[in-house]
Amino acid sequence: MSQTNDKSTGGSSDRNRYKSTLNLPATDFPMRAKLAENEPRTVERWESQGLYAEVQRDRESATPFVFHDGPPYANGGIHLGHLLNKALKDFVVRSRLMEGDRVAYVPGWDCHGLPIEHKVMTELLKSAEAKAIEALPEAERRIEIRRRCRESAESFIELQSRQMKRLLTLADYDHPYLTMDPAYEAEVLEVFAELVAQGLVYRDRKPVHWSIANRTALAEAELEYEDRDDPSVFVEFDAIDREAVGRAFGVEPEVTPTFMIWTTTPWTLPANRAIAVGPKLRYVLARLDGSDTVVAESLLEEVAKAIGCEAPQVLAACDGEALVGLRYRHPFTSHEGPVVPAAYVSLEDGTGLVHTAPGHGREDYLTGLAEGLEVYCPLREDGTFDESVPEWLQGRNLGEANKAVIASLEQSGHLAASGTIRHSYPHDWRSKTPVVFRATEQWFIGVDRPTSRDGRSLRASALAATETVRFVPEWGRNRFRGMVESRPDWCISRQRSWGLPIPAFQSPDGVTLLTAASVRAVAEVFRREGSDAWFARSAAELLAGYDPSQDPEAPEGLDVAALEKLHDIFDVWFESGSSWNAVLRARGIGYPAELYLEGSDQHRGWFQLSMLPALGATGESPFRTLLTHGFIVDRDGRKMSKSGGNALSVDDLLKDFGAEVCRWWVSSISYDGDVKADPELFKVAGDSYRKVRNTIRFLLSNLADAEDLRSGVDGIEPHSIDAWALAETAACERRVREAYRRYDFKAAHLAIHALCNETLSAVYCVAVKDRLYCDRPDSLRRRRTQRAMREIVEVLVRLVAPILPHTADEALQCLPGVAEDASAATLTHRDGSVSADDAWPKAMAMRDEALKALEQAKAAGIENPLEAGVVLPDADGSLARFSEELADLLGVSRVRLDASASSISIEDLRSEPRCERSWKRDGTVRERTDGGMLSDRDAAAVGV
RNA sequence: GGGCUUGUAGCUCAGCUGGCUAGAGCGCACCCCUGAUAAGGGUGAGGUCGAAGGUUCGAGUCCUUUCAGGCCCA
Repeated sequence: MSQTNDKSTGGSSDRNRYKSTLNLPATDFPMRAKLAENEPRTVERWESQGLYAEVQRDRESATPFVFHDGPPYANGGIHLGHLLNKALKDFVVRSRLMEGDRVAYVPGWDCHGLPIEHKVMTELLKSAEAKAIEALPEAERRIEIRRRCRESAESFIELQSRQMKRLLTLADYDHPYLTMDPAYEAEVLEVFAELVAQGLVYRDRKPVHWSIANRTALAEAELEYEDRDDPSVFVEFDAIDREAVGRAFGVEPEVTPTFMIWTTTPWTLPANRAIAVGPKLRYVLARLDGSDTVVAESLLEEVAKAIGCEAPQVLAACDGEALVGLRYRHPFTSHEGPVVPAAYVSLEDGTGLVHTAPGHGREDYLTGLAEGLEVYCPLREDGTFDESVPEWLQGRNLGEANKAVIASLEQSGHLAASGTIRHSYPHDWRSKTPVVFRATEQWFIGVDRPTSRDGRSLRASALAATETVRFVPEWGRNRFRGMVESRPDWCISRQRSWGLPIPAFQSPDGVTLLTAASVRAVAEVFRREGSDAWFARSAAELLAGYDPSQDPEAPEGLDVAALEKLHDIFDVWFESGSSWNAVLRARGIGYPAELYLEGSDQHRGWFQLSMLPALGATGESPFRTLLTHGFIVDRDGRKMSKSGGNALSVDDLLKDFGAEVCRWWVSSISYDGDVKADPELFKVAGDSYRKVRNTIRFLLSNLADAEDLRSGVDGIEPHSIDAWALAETAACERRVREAYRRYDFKAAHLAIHALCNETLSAVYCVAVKDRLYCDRPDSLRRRRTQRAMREIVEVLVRLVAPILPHTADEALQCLPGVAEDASAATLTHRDGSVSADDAWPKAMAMRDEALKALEQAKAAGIENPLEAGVVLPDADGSLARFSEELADLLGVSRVRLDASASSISIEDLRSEPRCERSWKRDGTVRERTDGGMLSDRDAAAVGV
């Protein structure tokens, strides 16, 4: 660097002699966003302005767009998945608001359930109060536990609420819906009452997923699959009738044959009630290791290998059908069971004969139902065996039972082989302990029972609805359908404290009271007092509003005074699955919702479990569109988890990048599949955000002296570069609005970025710099550009606002004539357009060519485009109309059109004088009265 | 193990019903500007379209298999 560049004798000060006469950019919109620092102030401003309420008031009479927010669980802080989900929701809400719709965004939380209760109990057990609480009477103890659970939920709701606001989401945080609120609980019971009225609710003894650690039934959604080692045993069951087996195979056995089964849960053998075979499968009677045994033909080799028999000898074969009805003797109980047919028996593994315990498996249960087998479950809720099993098993837990059973089988000679197998097995998501199937008395919603409304089952209605609902992405339809087709009846009861009680009563003689009217009576009590009333009040008090004589469904001779309360609570999914009623209908927002938007795990979760109650209670799907997004994975595509050590913290991201960059990132990704997240990717989003920001800044900075620009864009000539930029902006606007409408935020993001980066920053802004800086401030040409820029920034602010609401507000507030506390959320799109000349694409193509030619001219020493002139071929004369704009468009000193030229040529202007003010060599530069070398335009601008 | 799903330049993505030497932006390299300056502009180099078979005159685009992921389930 020269030491003398600031001396008045040096060339560089002459260079700046006219700088003070230029109209240089000026704006309060800073280049550096300082998002992490400034966003919280925006959040506070929105809050103190009551922005959400204001917008709602504004749109009171507008077309409603019914959006419904699914409730996250009130446990822990938010993670990247929440950020993704909430940002997408906010894009929807804000882009619909920009279209002029009325859009409510009522955030909600799922408050009840095992995870909270589990955590509260764990903490309690560590504290000194545990004993005191344990000593309380049952009802009081439950109320105390529930009080603590409520406090825990409240604290997390507060935390998450604060975090979600920090993401710049515009929602009704002053009036969220909480599944533990009395009014919400009452509305859940209203839904339940309607399902009862439709005849869909029943109580039955059925095997359900059972958590021994937490002593409760679990929903599918409360399971996690983990690898686990289990025993793998081959067991022989002795046939009772040697000859009957012989007849089935058409031979005369020398010894009594056995049936070979395989299981990984030896502890379920005491509950064995049958052996299932595939009626269409082929079975053989084979000599294996000294005994004659029945196994599936195609599995013989494998079984022989497993039990260490080198040369199995096939004696005869038959179809499974022929085996049905044969009987066997249980190896260590007095039970004798039948061979039964079952369609699900496969030849994938095992022996082709399936040990069937209706009390311990869903398929076993169904087989039992078809074959009239006993639903026998000797396992108590604590995971130990009851008195009905052989003495050596009584009181044992599962691990002990496995060992004891294997030892017993070995001793009695029924164990053909035993080993260990590693397989994936369901675990309780809270305690991380393996779950078992255990038959218990539970409440169910039957998916195949006919409704009293129209005789259709929930499954049939749901499948029909699946065809009419819109799925984004479309493949969600298949996935959803498959899940509806295969789902079992919904077990809605849980045996815990922290939840909404199922309002069922029982008389001393075992008759159950649960009718639509009785449920509604309790609902009114809950509405007034909350569901603690279930524990605080007597059955008679809870049913004070219930008159059995007015209830045709009431059991005969019911004595309300003698009733006792039952103690099950609802599956939390039933509560969140009733939100369409408790929120959308109860608050008058509208029903059904236009859109539900959650992670794709909710196809089986909230989506399905909202649809089923809604179809049961109203006959209508609660949503018209289902949008799902994928899950966050790390840079290598691996699942992101705290335990995996690859999780990114939302707080860190907000601190390092700000919410807007995070939102800009969300808008850039393909949300339908896995979403890769990595600090590097947020950096990329940050760069791209800065490009948009600086483009907006440049536009704003040239409007400083244009406060009274009110003429809009009327009359802007089609051949002006301004018309071109306006038309490009309008085209972008159409694309972006259309993309928002399709929830294709990525397309919106790309189009916005392309407009800022390519159309504006690289072409338009560069081209108009000269006139903005050097023209007389009030020249028509300069004012025209300012009018265009004002319009463009107005459009741009509206386009980015759904994704970048903070930046949009900042920009808006820096526009001349706009209030300091304005919010883009109150704006709507404007209509209007400017038409540009049809030949613009040709001019732009010519520009690309000219830039390449200029690059090549560097070899001849022309390094700065202002040292060059360009001759453009223009055979058809179509470029002539742009002659005023071409030099600025190419960034050169001047352009000449030549009808006879066939290619672009570059003129070296270095020997010509250069205007000291604009640095152009436009051919009019000469010495002026002030002694400066100026072009005509610049001389006029400075008045010499 | 089953259902659904993803895999195109270093990164994020376009590539409709199969048809010119596979496109864009970012990043990168080189250059310009220093009057958008912790900014701005230009040019350019990058790809066996996860892999292997197959159908076809022709496949990133259709079929089969396979590898590596993701969600849900057994």
